[in-house]
Parts: sequence; structure tokens; C-alpha cells
Amino acid sequence: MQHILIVEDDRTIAESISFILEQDSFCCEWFDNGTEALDYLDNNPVDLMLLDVGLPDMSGFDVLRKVRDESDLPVVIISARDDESDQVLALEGLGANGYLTKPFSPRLVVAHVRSQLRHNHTDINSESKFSINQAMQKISFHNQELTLTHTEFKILSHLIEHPNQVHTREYLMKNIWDNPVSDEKTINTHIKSIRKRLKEIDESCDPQKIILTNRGIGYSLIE
Amino acid sequence: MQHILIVEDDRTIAESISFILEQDSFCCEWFDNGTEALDYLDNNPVDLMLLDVGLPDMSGFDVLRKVRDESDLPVVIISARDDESDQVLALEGLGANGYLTKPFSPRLVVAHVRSQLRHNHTDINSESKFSINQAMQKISFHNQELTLTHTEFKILSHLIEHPNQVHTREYLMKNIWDNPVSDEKTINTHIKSIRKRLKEIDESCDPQKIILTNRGIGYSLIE
DNA sequence: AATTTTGGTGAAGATTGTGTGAAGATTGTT
DNA sequence: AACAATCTTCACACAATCTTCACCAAAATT
Repeated sequence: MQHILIVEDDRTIAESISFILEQDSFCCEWFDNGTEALDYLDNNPVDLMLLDVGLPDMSGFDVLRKVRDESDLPVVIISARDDESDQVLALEGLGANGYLTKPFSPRLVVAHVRSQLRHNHTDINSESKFSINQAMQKISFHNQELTLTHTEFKILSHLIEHPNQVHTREYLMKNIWDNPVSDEKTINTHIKSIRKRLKEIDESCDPQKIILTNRGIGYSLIE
Repeated sequence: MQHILIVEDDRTIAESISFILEQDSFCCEWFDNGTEALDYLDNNPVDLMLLDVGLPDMSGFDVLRKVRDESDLPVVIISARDDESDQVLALEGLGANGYLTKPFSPRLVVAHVRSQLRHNHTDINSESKFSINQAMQKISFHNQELTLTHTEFKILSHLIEHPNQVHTREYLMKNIWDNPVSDEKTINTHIKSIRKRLKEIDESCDPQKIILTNRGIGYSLIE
């Protein structure tokens, strides 16, 4: 599940974008101002940001600057003005990844979002060791089906969909459990059993090299 | 030097794009048809493709399909028609990375090109000895990955992100530890081990010239 | 030059984080 | 209700890491 952060002060626009993205099985969070959005970004996992230029509290460009100070998060700008110099500034100067001018159809927004996130998607023709069958809720490892419990499936899916990236236990818990009240140690045990299942399929593999522990931080899956 | 492949049957447009890209120290190759462009692509290194939709021999979309069959090369579409469904198809369906509609200024083309190539630039372009991979919580020194503990990572990140600037021990502690109760001498030891790790990667470097001690004050990283 | 202060160094001890197996709690199924 | 599967928690062992300390070297001060 990919998380989209929408920063847009027009409620109608935000809702229509949100609606269509959620139909495409994205998970959306909406803020109508930059301050709250930046605050949210600091503490929550976000895969892409849709950012309006005209915000009540600060310019979208300023928001983008602050985001770029600390991450490479894909940011697609939404602008009411079709001003070329703004676009050049955003893309070249500030490091935006895409630029959309109003009016646009929600469908186009999804196209831009998908275009930016494509590389994150587990590609069928990539040589990944894993393949996910979302419909069947099954994961294959070296083309052999893993028998996973529901929780294990959700954890491993997350890691596969965001490989080469450290996930804190806190992050994993937020995304996997609805009620976030649980001991962080619980993750350890699930990881342990996932590793065990990998070993069952491929005796020669080293599960700790595939799902690696980043001591003091969390876990990450190496592609 | 980055290589741009321009596929555009309008000579005037191709030349103006080419001209401005070359001013920005890109290296351009131009073809006015898809067949030759695809042929060139098979045998030459290309970093990005600017692709017109309307070509004499085949549709730009067909060219894109063939490119996507075998690579993830960034492709920015140039279209004469401002048709939203075309754009959705290109971005979402065919895997284009960007979409420009004519008329556009050459400046905007460069902005799109730079935006797409930005992630490649960071390593080559920056004169910094260090690069931080936030996603994996890793730092590279001369493009070699450092093995750092969590605390070491946090200290070094701070120094890298604010180079040429003295950080008092007190300041570092406040920013790195949640509970600020600790002996300031502790920083010394961590700095020592960071320096040791730098030396492990580059035997010939002098770690005390990279992270330098400001006697009586603190430490600073020299860029 | 002697003294004091500050930082570098290596090692020892304290602390924390993780892997592991198993027990208890929860959930779902028959 | 009984049972099985699964999830969560816990205790322990071990290893990685952090902190402290004693000692020495370098720089600044007298």
C-alpha cells in the first residue's frame, strides 16, 4: 500500500483526487496547509507528495524546499497558474518531480503519481527473488509459494514493496496493525518466523542477508 | 557528460532543444524518425530520451513501447496535441517519465530533463566526499559504504549536513541523544571511531583534516 | 620551561538490542 | 465448548554498542 500526502487548500479538489487515488488502492492523507503537512511528514511514512503552490500559511515552493532539505521524496506540484517560469523553478531549481497545472482531471493526477512511483513497484520482469500475488494473498520466493500467516504476509509485502529501505519497528506496526498498541518486540518474532520460512524453501540461502537487521533502527529487505 | 537522445521530426524544434541542452553541457543526438533512433539506442549509451509523438515512420508511443521492452531509460514525451488521454496513456500505460505539450520553451525542456536526471547527478556532480542514503541509513565516503553504528551515523549526518561549521559537544549531544544526560567526553570517543572508519576506507586520508577538532569548542567537518 | 588544560587512545565495564524458544493469550472454526 | 492456528509476550543468552575511565600527547597559559 502506497501512501500519498495531499497538500491542497481547496477541499473539493483534494477530495476528488483523494477519491480516485483511493479507488486505485492508494492510501491518502490530506492537509490544507503546509505546516501540518510537514509535521505529518516527519512522523509518518509517505511515498509521494502532491503539493499545491497556493497555500494559506506558506508557499508550496517553501514547503518543497523544506522537504528537499531532508529527503528525496517524490513531489508532484499542483499549480493554478500555468506559468512556465514557476514550472522551471520547481522542476529544476527546487527539485520537484512533476508539475501539473489546473484544471486537470483526477485521472491525470493518478497517471502522474503512478509514473513517479513506478520504480517502487515490484516489477514482474525484474529479477526479484519475490513475487506477490495480492489477489491470492500469496508470496513466492524463487517461484515457490511461501506459506505465511496473515501478519507475516503483511510484513513481508511491505518490505518487498519498499526494498532497500530501512523500516523502523514503529513504522511497520503502524502500517500493519490497525490498533497500534503492541510491543515492538513482536516484530522481532514475526521477522524470525518469516526468515525461517525462507530457509525452508531455500536451504542454502541466508535469511539474515535477505531481510537484514539494521541494529538500533529496524529491518530492510535487500533486492 | 550526460547523453540525450532527441527523436523529433521538426528540425527547428530539435535544433533549438539541442542548442540549449548543449549549452547546459549535455551531449545531444538527434533523429527525425523512430527506426533510426531505436537502432542508435541499441548500440550507444543514452541517459535520457526526448520523444515526439508524431513521427513519420511510427508513433512515438510505439517507440516508447519498444524502449520499455528492454530498459528503464527515462523518456520524456513531447506532444503537439494537448490531449489528456494521450498523456494518461503515456505516463501510466506506457511508462513515460514526463510529458510536455507544444508549444514549450527550450528552457522548460531543460527543466524536465534535469528533473528526470537529478538522482543520477547527486553522486557525480557533488564535490562532496560524502553521500547520505537516508532510506538505508547509510553514508558513503568516496562512494564506498561506511559501516557505522546508529550513533555514529547520527553524528556524522549532522556534520555532513552542516559542514564548515563548528558544533559544540553540547550541541551535538542535544541533537543526537534524547536524554541529554551524558558525559561530553563521550563525543570524543565516537568521533574517534568515525575517524577510524574513514581511515579504513581511505588509508591515505587524514581523518583529522576531514573532521577537525576545534580545541575548546567542538568539531567540524570540512568540505 | 613548567604547569594546566584539552583532546586522543585503548580497554574495561555497563547498557542496550536482537535472536531464540516457549508459554500464555487471542482468534477463528467446527 | 473444544480445538487448532496464530499472535503476542516474556525470559534468557549473547553480541553489539555505548559510556566511562585512566593514561598519554599536544596545545595553551603561566
